Amino acid sequence: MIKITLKDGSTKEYPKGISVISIAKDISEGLARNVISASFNGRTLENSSEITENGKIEFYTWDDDEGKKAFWHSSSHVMAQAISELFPGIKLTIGPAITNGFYYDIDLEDHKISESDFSNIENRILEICREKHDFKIRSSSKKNAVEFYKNENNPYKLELINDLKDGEITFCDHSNFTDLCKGGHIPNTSLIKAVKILNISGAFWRADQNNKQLTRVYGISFPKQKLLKEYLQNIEQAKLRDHRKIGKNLKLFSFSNKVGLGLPLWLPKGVDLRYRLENFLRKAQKKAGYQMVMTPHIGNKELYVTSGHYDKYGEDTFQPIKTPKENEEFYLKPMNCPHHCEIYNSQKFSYKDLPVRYAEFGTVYRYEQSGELHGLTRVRGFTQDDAHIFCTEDQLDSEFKNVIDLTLHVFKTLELNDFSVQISIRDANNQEKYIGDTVAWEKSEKAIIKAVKDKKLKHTIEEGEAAFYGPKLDFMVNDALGRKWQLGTIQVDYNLPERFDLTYIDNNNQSKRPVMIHRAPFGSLERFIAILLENTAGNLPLWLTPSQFIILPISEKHEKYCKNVLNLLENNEIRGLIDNRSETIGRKIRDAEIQKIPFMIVIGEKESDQNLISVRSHGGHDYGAMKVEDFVKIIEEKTKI
RNA sequence: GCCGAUGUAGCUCAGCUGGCUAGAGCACGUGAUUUGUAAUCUCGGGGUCGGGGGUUCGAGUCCCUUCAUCGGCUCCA
Repeated sequence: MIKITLKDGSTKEYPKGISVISIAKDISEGLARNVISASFNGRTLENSSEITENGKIEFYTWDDDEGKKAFWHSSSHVMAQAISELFPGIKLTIGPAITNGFYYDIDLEDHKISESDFSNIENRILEICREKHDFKIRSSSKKNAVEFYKNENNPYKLELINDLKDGEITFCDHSNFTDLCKGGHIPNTSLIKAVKILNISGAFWRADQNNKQLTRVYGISFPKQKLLKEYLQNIEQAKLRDHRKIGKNLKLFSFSNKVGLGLPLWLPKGVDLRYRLENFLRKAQKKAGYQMVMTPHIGNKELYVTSGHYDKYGEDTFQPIKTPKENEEFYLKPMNCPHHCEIYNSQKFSYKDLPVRYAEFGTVYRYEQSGELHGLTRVRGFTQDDAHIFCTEDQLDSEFKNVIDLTLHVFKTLELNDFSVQISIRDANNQEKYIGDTVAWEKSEKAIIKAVKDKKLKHTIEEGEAAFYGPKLDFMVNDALGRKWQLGTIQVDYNLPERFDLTYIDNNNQSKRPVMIHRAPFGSLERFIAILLENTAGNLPLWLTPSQFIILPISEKHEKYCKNVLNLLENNEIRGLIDNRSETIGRKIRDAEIQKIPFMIVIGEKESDQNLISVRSHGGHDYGAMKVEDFVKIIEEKTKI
């Protein structure tokens, strides 16, 4: 007999060799009906897997992430089979489950797949699914595995096998299809009731641009047709929140090919929004002891040689700007830190002056490949809410935590509650990517991890994602379609102070190096506004929105009274406008709704006679008639930040 | 940059297998209307169909090329 511990901590005894599904059946019929995979002592298992030792079991259904993973991973096998049948001679590589669905990377050789093939692939997949083939996992010796893929003439699988140890290699069979696979499947293909091929794209073998480009086919599948329909509808809904669409409709920003790719043009309403965000942060930063600085958009080549940017990005950036006679070389600034280091160097600091905190809304320019550009979220020219803190090593911990607090304050005020925190450290195997010595890196990484742990922030650690000069702490937020974007960022840097020979005099009259913190709570105004628009569907917080109200006169007769109301509100620093067109009130309301203006003030005979205003909010809530003072109170209450 | 899709008026889109002077709604301009909680009516201007080249008696439609846009190129059997 073996002892099995369940999720709730209780234990049960079963005969050695009992299958996962039998245990599920023993617990309840309902569980047995819904379980699609399981894990045992952290290892992924299938329903048919037999258990031979004591341990902890966890069952997964479609409602668990792990269950979905097994479902989608299994689906990718079926898709691979369908595509192999329709396009003979192709070579399969990898096909994992992803956050939403699955993909398979395929070397298509001479074949080409395009959208017109999607329905054929889908139909074949569904056919296979209906045939109810069991997924069967079996071990294989390394020798046999190698032989199998030598016969198949598949160098990709051979490369994968090469990285695996003999004894841990398994295959998965279903129908007449075999794939190298570590397991985690649903019992059989018939559970898959709905499938959709979503798109195809190029993807490099092992994510390396120097390798051959494969064709990646993305798909998603569901145990019910209805779920697929809902999924597709959700995507359609999410597309309505696309910041590019909202930005255009609300006249916030635009792009022009004549100006250049990835170079946003800010329209008056967008600038209004930006200034409000900037001023909000200016105020918070002033309170936190920052001083504003300003630096030019270009810098001498020497500046970037010193900082290391030239070595790292010199070749792969905008080409230098040269003076006609002296032949001096300037670069558009990719970051503000070198300039800020030189501001620090413009005077001598005592330990009593530290920390010094320089902030700037600094516009920077970076070359991004044309295919990487994306609305306001990835551009070639953008403004960082940048600041650099120069402090002593003793001050590092508390300074870092203060920056975390400031960033959290920004996110909270803007109602971005759904974010994740990511610590990005070096890739220890690829040291050439970074500048500075190991000791400095280790110190920086430790400082960040300690601060995050002390602050009890739930976080992930990503190896190899650090900046070239130091590790960082990033605040990530999803866009409407669930793509992750880095917004706020905090970085610890021992390297630039060294390179720029930054010093301060300590209390023993000794020259010492300060530590530097780079930080930007928004990250960039562009990306932040983009994500804010997608998260709010364009319904910005009242304190931020360009127009807080619009006055809608019933007829021209009330023009004078409307102007009085406008003046009164403006005197209370509430901003808005009057819709003076000779349109019906229904029309004016509709247009105000489309412009997402938070409050509509309807004024007709009734209101002007009684010295009142009728208030309606965006979305149709009727506040009824009230005095202007009462409306002012409502707005003041709602704009407290 | 690479893979796939798309590109018709400021916006959203129609235009079948190539065949009259390229259409609609919204937006814009004009005139009328002065309106009570999500679209008042009238008339009008606006497009060398992304650019270039080709096939054809004839191209928005077919082919080539180029530019731009969208999705992806991070998720490791």
